[in-house]
Amino acid sequence: MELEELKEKLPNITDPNLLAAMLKFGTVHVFQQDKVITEPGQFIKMVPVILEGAIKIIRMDEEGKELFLYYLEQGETCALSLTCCSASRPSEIKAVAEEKTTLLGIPIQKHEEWTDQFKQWKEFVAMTYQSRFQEMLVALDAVAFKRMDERLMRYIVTKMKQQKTNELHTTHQEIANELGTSREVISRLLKQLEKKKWIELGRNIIYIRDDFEELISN
Amino acid sequence: MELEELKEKLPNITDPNLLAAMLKFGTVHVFQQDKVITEPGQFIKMVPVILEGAIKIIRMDEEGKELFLYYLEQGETCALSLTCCSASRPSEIKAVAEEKTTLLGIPIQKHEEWTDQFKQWKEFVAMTYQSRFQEMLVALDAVAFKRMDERLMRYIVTKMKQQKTNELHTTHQEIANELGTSREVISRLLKQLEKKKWIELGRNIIYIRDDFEELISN
DNA sequence: TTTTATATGTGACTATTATCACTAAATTGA
DNA sequence: TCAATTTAGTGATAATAGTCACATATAAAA
Repeated sequence: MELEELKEKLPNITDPNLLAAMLKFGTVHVFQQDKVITEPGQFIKMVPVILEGAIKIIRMDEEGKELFLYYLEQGETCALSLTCCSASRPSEIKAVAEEKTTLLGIPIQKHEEWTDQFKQWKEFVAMTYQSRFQEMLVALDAVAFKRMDERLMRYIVTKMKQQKTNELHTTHQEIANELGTSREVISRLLKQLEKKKWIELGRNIIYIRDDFEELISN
Repeated sequence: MELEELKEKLPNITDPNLLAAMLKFGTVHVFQQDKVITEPGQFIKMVPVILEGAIKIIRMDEEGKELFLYYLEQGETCALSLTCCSASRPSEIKAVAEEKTTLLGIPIQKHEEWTDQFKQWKEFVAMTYQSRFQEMLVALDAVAFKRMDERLMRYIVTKMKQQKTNELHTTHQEIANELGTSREVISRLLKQLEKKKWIELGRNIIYIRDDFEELISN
C-alpha cells in the first residue's frame, strides 16, 4: 500500500511519520462480506484500523443469542480490541464484515509505543474510546428503555445510513438475530411498518420509503 | 491531604512525582451518602479519583427512568468523565454517592498532560477504560439477555459485595428504580426469593441468607 | 398515643414479547 | 419443470413484565 492511499483512507491522520509507521508495521487484511473476523474467546493480536468497508460488532450470550452493538467504519478502530489486547484477554464480542472490508492490523505493541510517540495516535485512541462509549450507551438505551418496534425502526435507519441505500437486502431472521429476538416478532413488526406505508416488503429485501428516515431522525 | 495518606488510598500509584502532582493540582471533595454528584446535561470539569467510599453510576432515559450501570470504588475513576471532559460534552450519566465519599478532582487539562508525562497515569487511564468497558458489557448483558429475577439476584449480590454486608438497607422502590422497573415487580420477585429461603424481608431491609451468594457466584 | 407518612403485599388486568404450529410464497437446483 | 429449500405471514397461546387499585404494616412525628 502506498502512503498516498493510506492518507486518503485516514483523513484524520496527517502526521507523515505516523502514517509511515503504520505502513511499516501494519499488515493489510481483506475480509469478504459476512466473514467472521473475531468471535468471543478468540485472542486478538492486532488493533484493526478500517481502511475500507465496515465491520459490525455483536455481543453474544452463553446460548448464542446475539445483539448488534455498532458499526466500525472507515478510519475507525475497535475500543474493545484496544482494551482486550492490552489486558491480553480474549475477545468479548463477535466482529463480522458487513461488506467487503480492508483493514490495517496494528501490532498491539506498536499501539502502546505510538501513544507516547505520536500525538495523533493518542488522539485517535482517545476519540475511539469516546465514540465507542457513546455507542455502547446507545445500544444500552435501546435494550433498556425502548420497545422492539422502535428498536427495529432505528435498526433499519442505522443500516440504511451505513449502506447508503434505501433498499436493505436482508432476511427477517437476520434482523431478528441482531436485535436478539425471534423471526416472527420481526415479521409482524415489519408488516405493521408496511401498513403504515413507511416501508415495502419483498423476499430478502426491504424498501424504505422516503418519509421514513425523516420520521425517525426527530 | 498528606502524601502518605494519598499513597495509602491509591496503592496502584507509586510514582512519587505523580502523587505529588495529584496532591498539588487535585482538589479534595467530600460527598455525603445519596448526594447527587453529576446529572445528565451537567458539564464535568474534573476527572474524579475515588479516595474513599463509592459512587454509583446510573444511566437515565428522557422520561427519567433509570438503570444502574456500575460502582466506582476506591482507587477508580470514571471513564465517561474522561471522554466527556475531553470532548467538553455534558455528562451522559448520573453519579450518586453510594456512601460518604471522598474524591480527588483532577483538572481535565492535567489529565491530558499526565498521560504524556507519567507512565502510571497512562496505565491508570488505560485500566479504567478497560474495566469500565467490561462493566458496560455486564450491564448490557443483563438488560439484553436476562430476566428480571436474575437481574434482581445479581443486583443484590453486587450491592452486598460493595457494602460488605449481608443486610441491605434499602426499599423495594429504590431497587426498582435502579433496575428500571416498577416497585410491584420487585416486591413480588423478592417475595419469591424469600419463599425459596434465600433472603428474609423486613421494612427497609433485606437479610441475605448465607447460601444465597454461593448460589449466584456459579 | 394518635396521626401521618412511608413501605410493602397482592389481586386483577393489560401490554409486550416469545413460542408453537402451520400455511403460503418465492427461489433454487436437479 | 418440478421437487426441495428458504423465506415470510399469521393465528393461537404462553411467559414475562408493567399498571392500577387497594389493603395492610411499620415507622416517624406530632
